[in-house]
Amino acid sequence: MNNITSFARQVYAATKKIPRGRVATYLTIANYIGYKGAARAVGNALNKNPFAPSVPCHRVVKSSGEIGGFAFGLSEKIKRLKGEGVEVAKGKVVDFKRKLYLFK
DNA sequence: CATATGACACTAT
DNA sequence: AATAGTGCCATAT
Repeated sequence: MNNITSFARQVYAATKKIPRGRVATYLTIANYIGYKGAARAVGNALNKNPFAPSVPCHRVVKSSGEIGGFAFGLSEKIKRLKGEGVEVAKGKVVDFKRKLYLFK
């Protein structure tokens, strides 16, 4: 029902901070919110994503630059990214390191 | 409390 | 570069 863990709440908060046209990784988000190394757990939280439209979860990718996953289908995620100016080729973000957004 | 799960990451091969 | 194995972490049951 309506139980959102503190962890998940922080994940959504951090995800909302990702600027349009930029991306962040599961690991950097985990580190930023204080759960160092919890990349996998971040993915799980986003998968549940109770705030689907309000949280730009499509801007979260793998540390390697690969797209990762998406609850509504990978093609949809890529479509959204491209729509923001983030090019994707062969399942990876183009100029990944340059598009990567580091939290401050 | 123990086991299983997954939108991950890293190292070795 | 591509694959496989191992480690990690918060949840769900």
